[in-house]
Amino acid sequence: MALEHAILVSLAERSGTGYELARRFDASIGNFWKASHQQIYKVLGRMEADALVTSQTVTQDGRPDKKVYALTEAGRSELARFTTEPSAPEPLRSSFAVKLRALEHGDREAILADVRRKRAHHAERLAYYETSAERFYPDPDSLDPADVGPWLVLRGGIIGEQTALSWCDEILERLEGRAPR
Amino acid sequence: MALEHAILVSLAERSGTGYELARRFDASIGNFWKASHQQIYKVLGRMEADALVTSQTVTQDGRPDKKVYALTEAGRSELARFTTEPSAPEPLRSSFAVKLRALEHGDREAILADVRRKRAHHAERLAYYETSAERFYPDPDSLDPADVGPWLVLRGGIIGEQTALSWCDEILERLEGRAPR
DNA sequence: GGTTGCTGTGCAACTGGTTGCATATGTACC
DNA sequence: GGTACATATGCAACCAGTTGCACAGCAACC
Repeated sequence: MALEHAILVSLAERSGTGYELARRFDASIGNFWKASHQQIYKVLGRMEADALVTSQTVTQDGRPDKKVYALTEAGRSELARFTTEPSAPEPLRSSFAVKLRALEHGDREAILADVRRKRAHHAERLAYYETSAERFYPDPDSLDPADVGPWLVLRGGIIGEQTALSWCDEILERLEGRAPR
Repeated sequence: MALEHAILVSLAERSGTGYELARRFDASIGNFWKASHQQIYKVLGRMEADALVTSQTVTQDGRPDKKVYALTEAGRSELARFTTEPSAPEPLRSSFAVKLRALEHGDREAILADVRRKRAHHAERLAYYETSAERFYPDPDSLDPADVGPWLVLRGGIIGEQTALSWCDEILERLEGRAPR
């Protein structure tokens, strides 16, 4: 039932089709909640049956028809209700940490390569987040109230990626016996 | 198939029963991989069928019989093989971030309460990790080689919790318009 | 005498999410 | 002419993990 809430938030910000939602889940929303298009269509179907959203079919020429989804009143109040419930502590699952812990039982070089790969990945994410921050929120001290939530989430992404990067550096320093970069 | 590898790591460090594994997953291993005892028993059964582990039944008096699991050679080499495969980027899922993003569509006070709850949670985890670090690895500059992996994982936990804490503080500062604490 | 909690193993039903496949049309590139 | 990619929606089979329940004995506390 968790993707449901992510979709509610996304549709509260702007109505859209399943396809558009899938793209948002590859970008902004996807920074903290991943979902495949199959899963999105499935959940949208259920949400429509539950009257949380309504759809309107739009015929297009040159392109397939599309169904634009929008929140209903019930959807809006479900979203509001969701914000009042205490969030369960996220069960963290890191197969990278499992692998790192297995350092003495596995292939040290392969693990090091994985750390470097992970480092590059986080550096890329960080750059992406920082670019987004500059582009969409150039002046964080005077944000539009509607942007405060999204901005704080982006901030979380930025400091999270910085930390992941530092962790990788710490690991490399320890295992390669030198300061990285 | 992911819990499987976490169990392999845990059994590589020390043989044990399903019950013991469940407790380890509440503590050390559980810092980065959560699992219920039901799930552990289920996977252990499959792993035994796949010959990755063997079990030996030990009768006890005053207590129920137990089955002590140990890695087989196949289990050891599967663990080694696992370390050579590149880890998939962890699909991050944060319902807290979803909620925060919904700030303008939900109950601001309830969300703030949630941030404070989350802050307290991370403060507790951080204290726990720091205590563990001091107790088990008082001298990180001269670690037993077998401890390097676990220590680096613990370091990741520590800086991750510090970051989560800072994020909560940043949110509170922004939303309450004052310095937290 | 009754409740709670620890040790210990496990099944059954369910849910959320993944993987693979299917279909249809237009545009851009080689 | 063929390949690849974007738009657009969806089904079916599968898998991992959750929730709820069951059984069984001992120890500690009130």
